[in-house]
Amino acid sequence: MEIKSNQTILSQIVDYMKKEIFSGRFAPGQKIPPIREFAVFCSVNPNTVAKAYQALEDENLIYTDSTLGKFVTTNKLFLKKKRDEYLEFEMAQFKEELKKCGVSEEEFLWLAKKK
Amino acid sequence: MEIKSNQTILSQIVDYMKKEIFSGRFAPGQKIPPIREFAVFCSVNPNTVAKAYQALEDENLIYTDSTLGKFVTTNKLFLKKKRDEYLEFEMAQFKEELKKCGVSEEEFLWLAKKK
DNA sequence: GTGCTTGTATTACTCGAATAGTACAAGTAA
DNA sequence: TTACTTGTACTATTCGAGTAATACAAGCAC
Repeated sequence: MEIKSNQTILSQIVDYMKKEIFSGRFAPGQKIPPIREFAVFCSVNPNTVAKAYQALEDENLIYTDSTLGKFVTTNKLFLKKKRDEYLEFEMAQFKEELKKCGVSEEEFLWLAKKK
Repeated sequence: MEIKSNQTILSQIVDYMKKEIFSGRFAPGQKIPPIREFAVFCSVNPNTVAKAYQALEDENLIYTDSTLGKFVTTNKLFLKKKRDEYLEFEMAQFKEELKKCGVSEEEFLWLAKKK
């Protein structure tokens, strides 16, 4: 997990975790790494990880089973909905950004297909 | 121009200017806003704008004609090349990010087409 | 029970991005 | 010449993200 300096560490961790969850690498019901452990993993302060986990919990992507730890929500339908929303939002936003470069719908699709 | 809090102001200004240039809203040879003026426009410190302009100059996207100000490079071919590189890089990076969500090439294209 | 793991909370501190303020150099334009 | 606009440079300061360190509560496992 690489940390970029032009984005806050917090937002990068949140984003990383979402990808882990949406991809299924962290499956529904699965325990996610304890705060302290994950902090070591990405060489970051536990407080920052705690904040990121809190943000994920606020979105109901994870829940706390104290004192066992934190787990990915078991509601697969909900997860699928969240994933769809996330992907749609990211795509719309990205498309919007490229359009600011003068990219048309056609050029966008051409770029998307290009290997 | 909206400033987001999860990215540095500097990187956002650089990105904004690139889009203005690549889209042609700031045409080749055209004078770009003076540092102080642009700082007011986006409610930011002149020093930050100066750094952003410097970054753009380091990439040869703009040049300084002291003491008239700063101008978009007149080399249209170079600009086109830079634009292509930028778009290709952004697209590749974005695709890579979505793949981390478990998005396949097919799903990616489906999302890209979706209105 | 005892010890360990977990989350949660709090305080103080660091560090770097961003700001504030100012000054200077150089060329334009009147 | 004179006033103005531009970029450039520098120092000091603020502000907030991130860190460091520690403590506590609660439940699990032995």
